[in-house]
Amino acid sequence: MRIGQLAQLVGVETQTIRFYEQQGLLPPPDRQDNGYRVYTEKHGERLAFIRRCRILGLSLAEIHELQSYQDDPHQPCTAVNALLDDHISHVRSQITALQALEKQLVSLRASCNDDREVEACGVLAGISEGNMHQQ
Amino acid sequence: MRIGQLAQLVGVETQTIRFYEQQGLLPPPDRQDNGYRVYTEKHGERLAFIRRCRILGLSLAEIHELQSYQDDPHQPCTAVNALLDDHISHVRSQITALQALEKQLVSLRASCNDDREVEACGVLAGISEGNMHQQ
DNA sequence: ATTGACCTTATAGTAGCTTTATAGTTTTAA
DNA sequence: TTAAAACTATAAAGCTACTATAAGGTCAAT
Repeated sequence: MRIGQLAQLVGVETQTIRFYEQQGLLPPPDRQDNGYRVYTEKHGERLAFIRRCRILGLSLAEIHELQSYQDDPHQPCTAVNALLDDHISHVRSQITALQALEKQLVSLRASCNDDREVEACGVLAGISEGNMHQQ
Repeated sequence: MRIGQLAQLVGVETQTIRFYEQQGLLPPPDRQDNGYRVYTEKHGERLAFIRRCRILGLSLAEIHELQSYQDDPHQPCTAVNALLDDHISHVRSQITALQALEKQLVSLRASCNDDREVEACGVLAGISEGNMHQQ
């Protein structure tokens, strides 16, 4: 299987595959005589794993960590669960922060309507005056 | 006022101030004979404005846009409000996406406990099997 | 023989800084 | 007075996770 086929199979761009290889997330495949990369099913599975992790919002470093656990399958999976727990609490704090931000933005927006000049704009005044909650 | 004092006043690093200047967000200040930048209160206000916008999650490009409106204060402020509306809906869709992600992560986490080996880890199996909701 | 589709590497661009390197200036303490 | 500490300057690289571009080699079909 060449790089283009693998890319289409998993739904990524060829450059992304080369990038993962360069980052050490995907093992370097064998090469044909002409230098073309040749992939096996194992590569396909590994690439799909990476992509699913990315969809879950894991960083490449975290994926790397997960792979290192997979390479040593007889240790307890405590660290895997801890990694996920950390990620969940990270996502939750992002949500909390964004909700607070939304509230702030909505109240800022409410301080103006469209019938004013920039000079009298409630939104710009609101930002400029700096009566904002910290963080 | 020199760059270090301004930085301390507003709570940013000196490099950030130079960076904003380079990006055209902060007007180039006068220089002393030795080349040191000399800032006025206007610079302080402008920098504080930038920082508040950043806290609100606006991009440097959006801040630039807001500044261009401020520089022409007699047009209607429709565009300012539109920019904020766009930003609010952007934040809202981020929240929605993160909430869906959280749900997915929590259900994945529920498929394992800490008393297994990596080989039998429900979390890793869940990711590998790929029974994930798209997007 | 040449077009088109595929592959290769290397390099730069994205956002918003932060870090590092190297060097000149000013202030302060010995 | 001098030497160290603290400040300033510029330029360039690093961060994340790719994406895009450039310049070129390979292969099948026309």
